[in-house]
Amino acid sequence: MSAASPSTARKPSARERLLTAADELFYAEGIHTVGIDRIIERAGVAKASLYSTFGSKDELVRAYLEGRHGLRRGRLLKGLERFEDPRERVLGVFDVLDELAGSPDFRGCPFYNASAEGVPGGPVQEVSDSSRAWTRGLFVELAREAGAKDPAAFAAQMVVLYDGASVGARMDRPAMAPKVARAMAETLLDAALA
Amino acid sequence: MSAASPSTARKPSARERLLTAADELFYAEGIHTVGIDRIIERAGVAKASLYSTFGSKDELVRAYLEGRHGLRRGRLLKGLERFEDPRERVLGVFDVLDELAGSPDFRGCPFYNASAEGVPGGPVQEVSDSSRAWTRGLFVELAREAGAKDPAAFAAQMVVLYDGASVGARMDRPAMAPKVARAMAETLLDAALA
DNA sequence: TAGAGACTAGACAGATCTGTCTGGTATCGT
DNA sequence: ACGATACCAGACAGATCTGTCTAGTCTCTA
Repeated sequence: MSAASPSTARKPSARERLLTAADELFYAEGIHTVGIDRIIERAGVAKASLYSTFGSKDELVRAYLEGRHGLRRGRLLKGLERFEDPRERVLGVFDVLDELAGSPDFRGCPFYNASAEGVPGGPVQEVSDSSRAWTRGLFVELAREAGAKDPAAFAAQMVVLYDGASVGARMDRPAMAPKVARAMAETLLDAALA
Repeated sequence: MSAASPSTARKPSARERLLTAADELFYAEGIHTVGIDRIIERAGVAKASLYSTFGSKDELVRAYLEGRHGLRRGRLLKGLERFEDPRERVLGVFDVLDELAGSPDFRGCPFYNASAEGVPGGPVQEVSDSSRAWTRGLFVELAREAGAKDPAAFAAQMVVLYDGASVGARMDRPAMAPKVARAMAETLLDAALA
């Protein structure tokens, strides 16, 4: 609440600039292919600042993924606000994904992508697991509100659809998969209420 | 099993040994993380042989992916032979995936994994695209035989399920996603016939 | 038996990557 | 004014990676 620097545009901190640069490059090109030097160059930050802030590339990767998790959570919750009807809120998840996948920068799920690059274990799997658990939990809640007979089972179905739509949107352009998934979700929701 | 067949006990060629070593290592750990030296060591092959046979790591990667494509095609066609009923043959795709995903070595779709590691374009995308096209075509054919009203549309749904099941099986162990996908396919198949 | 082709072992070059370290500059609270 | 903090610029070390090259071994065949 304090501060309120209206006219003077504060320059983002080195940490913030590093995170946005890492986010753009890691997501667009992958983690292994993007070196530290590319990141600090884009961020306009000294290498020493990166290492005094994050300690290692691995920790920068963790921060990148945690940022992506927060982004996704925020985008979904905000995107679902516009829907009132519980049924529409379930399907709305695929609407949000569809909007996102329409962007030419869309490259699929950052957690799966990161996971595909390395051996299991480590920070990547931690953040990835927690992000998946959150998504599943969201679907369970939406399923309950929509009156599904077995919310957990229905949520498991929606997770499969969500993953499949995300993969399809990355691999086949233009991305039709999210719309297909939405239609499937509609059919399955009918079946889950009966 | 006796030593009585020396003529058939031929040692695999350098190319074959390289391909099996590359297949195991690339699939298990990813392409960037596995260096040439690891591959030639496991294959028991000289580095010069690798480069005289394949020319570059990129071409070895292409050969690895083409091998995976052939493997998958063969596994699916063979796995579907046991089913007679057209409906069972559609669902059988998910049975085959379920069996595969039960193995502890399962690490998801090799094409998506490879694609997640690099920038678009290049051999990876080529093989990946053709493999996805083949899968889609298989589903179209199965859908037609099963009597779907719109085989292409139904196949698009099945591809979403297949991708989603594959991702889920890689990210959440033990892998429940293929069974979930099979159940969803059953419901959707009913809807696609009506 | 001689030679061609397939293969092995490993040194080497050149690039690139992560991470460290030195040293200098700007800003801010007190 | 002054010290603390945050930051910048870039050299450097050490590891690792792809790809090349030399030189020698084995096997089959004409």
